[in-house]
Amino acid sequence: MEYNPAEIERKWQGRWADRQVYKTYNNTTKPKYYVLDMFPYPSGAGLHVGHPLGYIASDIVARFKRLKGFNVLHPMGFDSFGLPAEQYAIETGQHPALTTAKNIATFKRQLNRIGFSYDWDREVQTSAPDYYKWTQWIFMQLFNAWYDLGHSANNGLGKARDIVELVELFEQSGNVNVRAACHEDVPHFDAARWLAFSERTKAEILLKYRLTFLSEEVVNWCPALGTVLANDEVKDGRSERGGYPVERKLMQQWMMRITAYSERLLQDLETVGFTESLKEMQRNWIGKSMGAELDFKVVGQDLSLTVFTTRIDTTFGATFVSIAPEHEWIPRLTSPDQQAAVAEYVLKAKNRSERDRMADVKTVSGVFTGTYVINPLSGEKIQLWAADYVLAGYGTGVVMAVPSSDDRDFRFAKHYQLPIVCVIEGTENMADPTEKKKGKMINSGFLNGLETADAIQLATQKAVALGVGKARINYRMRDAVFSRQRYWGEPVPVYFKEGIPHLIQVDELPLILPEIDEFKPTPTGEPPLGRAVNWKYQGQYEYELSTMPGWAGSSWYFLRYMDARNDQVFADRAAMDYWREVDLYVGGTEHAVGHLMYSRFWHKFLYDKGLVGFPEPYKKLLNQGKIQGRSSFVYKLKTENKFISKGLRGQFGEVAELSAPISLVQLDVLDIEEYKKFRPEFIDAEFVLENGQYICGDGVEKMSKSKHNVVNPDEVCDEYGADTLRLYEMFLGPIEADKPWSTHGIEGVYRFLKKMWRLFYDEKGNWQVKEADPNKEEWKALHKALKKAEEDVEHLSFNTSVSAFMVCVNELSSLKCNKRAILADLLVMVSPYAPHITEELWEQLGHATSITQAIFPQWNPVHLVEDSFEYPISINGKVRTKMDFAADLPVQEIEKQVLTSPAVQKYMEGKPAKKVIIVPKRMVNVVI
RNA sequence: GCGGAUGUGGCGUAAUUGGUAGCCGCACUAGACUUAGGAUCUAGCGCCUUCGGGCAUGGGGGUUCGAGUCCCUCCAUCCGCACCA
Repeated sequence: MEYNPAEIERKWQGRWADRQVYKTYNNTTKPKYYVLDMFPYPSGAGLHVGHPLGYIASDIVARFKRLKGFNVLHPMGFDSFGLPAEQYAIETGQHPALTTAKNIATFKRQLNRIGFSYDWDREVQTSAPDYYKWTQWIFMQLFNAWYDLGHSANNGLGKARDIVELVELFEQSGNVNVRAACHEDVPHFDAARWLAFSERTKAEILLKYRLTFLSEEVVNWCPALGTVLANDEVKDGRSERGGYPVERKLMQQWMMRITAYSERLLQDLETVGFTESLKEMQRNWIGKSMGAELDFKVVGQDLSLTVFTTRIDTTFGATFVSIAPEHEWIPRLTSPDQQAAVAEYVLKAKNRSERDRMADVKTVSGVFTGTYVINPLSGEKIQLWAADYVLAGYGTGVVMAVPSSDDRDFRFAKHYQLPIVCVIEGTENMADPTEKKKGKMINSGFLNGLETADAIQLATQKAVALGVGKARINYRMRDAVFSRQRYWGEPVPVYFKEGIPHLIQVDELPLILPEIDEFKPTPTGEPPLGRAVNWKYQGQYEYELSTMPGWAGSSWYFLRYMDARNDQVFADRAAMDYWREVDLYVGGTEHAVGHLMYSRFWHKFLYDKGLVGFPEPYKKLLNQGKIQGRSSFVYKLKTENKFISKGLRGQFGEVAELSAPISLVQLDVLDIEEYKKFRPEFIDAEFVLENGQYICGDGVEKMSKSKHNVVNPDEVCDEYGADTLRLYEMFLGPIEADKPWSTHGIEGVYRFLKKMWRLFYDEKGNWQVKEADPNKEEWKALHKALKKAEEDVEHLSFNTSVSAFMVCVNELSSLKCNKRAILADLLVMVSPYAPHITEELWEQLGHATSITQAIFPQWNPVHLVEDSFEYPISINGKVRTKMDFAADLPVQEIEKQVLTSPAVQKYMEGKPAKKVIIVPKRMVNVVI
């Protein structure tokens, strides 16, 4: 009987399903372990071999933890709302729900084939009404909340509170004493005025405080997709999906006040197990900078411009002020004679797309407004310029320009010949004074002689004393746009009454996505939901027509798995208190500033509301690397219908590189006949061979259809079986590393499985397991591997644990060991990696019908202790000989034996030993 | 420009975290068993060598009895952010 993966895997996958082996219960006394994969978007292309990399790793951890006696939550689901299904619907008219259902079925079939131990009873789909009901519910909680920045709440970091409490505060004393995260333009009012406001005004004011709010914002508008996008969905001025140009546009949008949580999102990074580089990405995205605000009085007007700076110490070097061209005060700040020039410049800057503006950051442009402002510390009268290097959206949109210590200000001043005053000692004679940014202050009045840090402190104090400034912290992170003018997303549970948004009733959830005839915007430019017939709240009020973005559903799904079928609450509090944080979260870095940021934000909100009992959702994050495609190339002469083998290029003239489907290439050798079938136009082509074969070139590229290099896991399962695929993907290298897919090494792990099989069956297929007691050598081979494999899984070093299995099987093979006691433990050890073959052999061993049910709790092998060690003996750092010592020999005794050994004395040449260094279980070094 | 990481045989990688560098696998070489092998088994496999040994972890320097590992410096590659004041 040969190892036959196809038969074994079919058998066991069937049994696992029938017996519901992987069903997980919330009510056990076992300790819990929650291991989660980032759920996939079910694309039409199905899985390729890159997807399962992380899933295999998490499945190994899940199975391993079950062996160790944990109650393991290891679920899977689908992030099934999103753009591709909708784009496909626009092109083909097919309903996104249908394509999505079809794609999910394909994904599930492929996942099950690999043998993952998911509890499918807990599956979630973000596009299912019984799921998005709760996404809508969380939206409503956000709408009904405001953020109290308070002095004492949550250690001074503030927390979200119910909007009703805000109304109470307003009724008591207006908003003067309320410290809340809100729009800056809320006017002050006292209790009497609040009570006197109309209901409408009250609603408008409250909207400016809510954690999700409607607002006129400059947003990323993508005309090709017909929707707005969040900042993290825009890369280099183009949409991440599809790569279409993105414009800036002022639109009314639903926003999420993630900025209220900036400081907490930043600080709590210290408490989570993310990699340093990923934390750094999030820190950059939050972009905290500590600095100061400073007011520059406008000459001849009763008006001040506030700038934000991190270098208030250099204020004496501020020789002009720059203002963003989009700034709303520009008309007021322009002198009559500069009116025309400024207007022209502002218009030009506006029409320049975001992308153009980024493309030439080196080009300097700006225009003098004709207005002067007063430097508040030096009293100097300086020019005010409009310049597009100043961003309207960051800080105050106004910058004090210090050409002597800021690179951009320096370029600008050079270009327009504006004055430059050096304020740091040693920069006076430098061609580019901005290269030295810190040092003793000069030319700076009361700051002269101070070092940078002290100067910042004193300058800030002085500004406060003069009433012209204050210390200020700025964050780069913006509030997140929450509207998408698309169909295939969660409807926003809001209707409009006289232009004011109102929530629908909780018992009216879910607000079902209505059917529409076409998935395009309406002729009047409204979102697709505008097409829904008779879709009105209580038959008369307009619903919100935009839908939620893709990240809404994925921002809380990890909680739903804990109690996936609950129709009373989003998840039962007791279930969440049992499962708590995700112990291990596995996924790619592409979600570093999107999903991982938004879900932390929502989670913290739920925490503030007392709905969950822990402030961070993920304990440890493992970023698996990407598997790139390995493309194969053939080389065709440009002038002839002739293909040249890789090694012979250059002997025939210029060649063109064509990609060849990797299915037609085995170990770099091209199947010429199949290639001709694939490209019939080359049916008569001549192939110049080397050693009788056509050798292809290769290169590493992203896996994609157009490059003919996609490898489907089904193909690998067909040829080698799921266990080989699982082992091989783990064996490929460290899980975090990016690596090209290559089948070059897959034979190795396949051989390993066959070799393991042969420990149980002889060549003729006879069962050959013996009951005899294993000898010491056999135990040692096994326990070495057990120890290593166990440590490696704990450290998520899967490649080295696979190596340990291979060593073990090699050793047992050469010892001809087929003793039951050894083989049983070997199976247990390998089972998380190759569950099918191990269960099959385990069943044959006759101990149980299922490893998962029978033996987990008692797997706690006692590692065999080494009873003697071989020490290399080095003299002055050079290894000269080796000696054996009993394991429990005291170091003094080792030292004595070493020094009296003839072999050592030979090298010591009669000199006395200065010292003897004994590294236990390692080596002995004698220094003379 | 700023930030993060990485650099070891022909290739993918390993090294008990400062202790004999190269585990495991691929590829390759030789042999065995075979009608056959893209099956299996055995042996070899960093480089040089006068067979004593010598040299090797991107380059150079340092700390140490001892450095792939720690420190300094230069070089190269990958990733992230980028007019953020």
